[in-house]
Amino acid sequence: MQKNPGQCQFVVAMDSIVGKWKPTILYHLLQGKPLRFNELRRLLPDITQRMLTLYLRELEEEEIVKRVVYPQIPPKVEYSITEYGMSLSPVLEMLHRWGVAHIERKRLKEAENERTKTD
Amino acid sequence: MQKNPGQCQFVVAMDSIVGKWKPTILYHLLQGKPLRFNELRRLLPDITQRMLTLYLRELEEEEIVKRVVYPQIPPKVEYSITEYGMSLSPVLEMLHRWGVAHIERKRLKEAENERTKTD
DNA sequence: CAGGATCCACGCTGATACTG
DNA sequence: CAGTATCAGCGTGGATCCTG
Repeated sequence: MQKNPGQCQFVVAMDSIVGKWKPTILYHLLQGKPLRFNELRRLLPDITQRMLTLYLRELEEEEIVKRVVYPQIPPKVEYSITEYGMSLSPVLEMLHRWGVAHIERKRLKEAENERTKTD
Repeated sequence: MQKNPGQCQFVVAMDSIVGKWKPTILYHLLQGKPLRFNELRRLLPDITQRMLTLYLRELEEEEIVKRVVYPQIPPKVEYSITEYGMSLSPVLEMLHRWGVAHIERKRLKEAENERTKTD
């Protein structure tokens, strides 16, 4: 993206995580159980078929997600996290923890503001 | 963003990191030294004044970055990372490390493909 | 020097309809 | 069931000009 001489490569990692629905998709797949296309749709009620497909393809291309097609009628396709994809788990968990702390901090600040305002 | 029952809060953390230039801005500020507006511009040659301002305001609002105005002519404004902002450092570093590994992995894969292709 | 204001382009995402 | 194709909207970021 930018030409930083070898430094800040968070951008690369973030490309694998960022996208309106990517984190949620990864979250569910990281539970370990392979999920069918429509199972994922049910878990992400607001995603469109199109976007789910696009994201899964992206993740598949990066070998973060594995796609297995069962040649049968009706078709069955299962998505699962790859071993390599598992390496994202601690990263996402860290982001998660920071996010939770950040929310809590904001909450405290706002409560504080309420208190001093009524003085 | 999405209504996940208390789980996956990476999204929150990512809002503090994501944005075309945010990682780079944070990277430079995390070096520790306060930087003036135009110093940052020089460090991010391709960013527009507008976007630098917008991102800095966002980061300031989240208390990740501190903005100090020296009332003088010509004006001088210094931006620095807050102590709270420092808590992002390990998170970004982890993303960076994953990114580097991811690039290396891709490189190896491509080299492998070249090799088997010419067989 | 450090911005603010305005206008504009493009890419991501969504909605909808169709298919092997 | 698991997609693909096409069209449309909107938000993020860019370009440019102006100012205390």
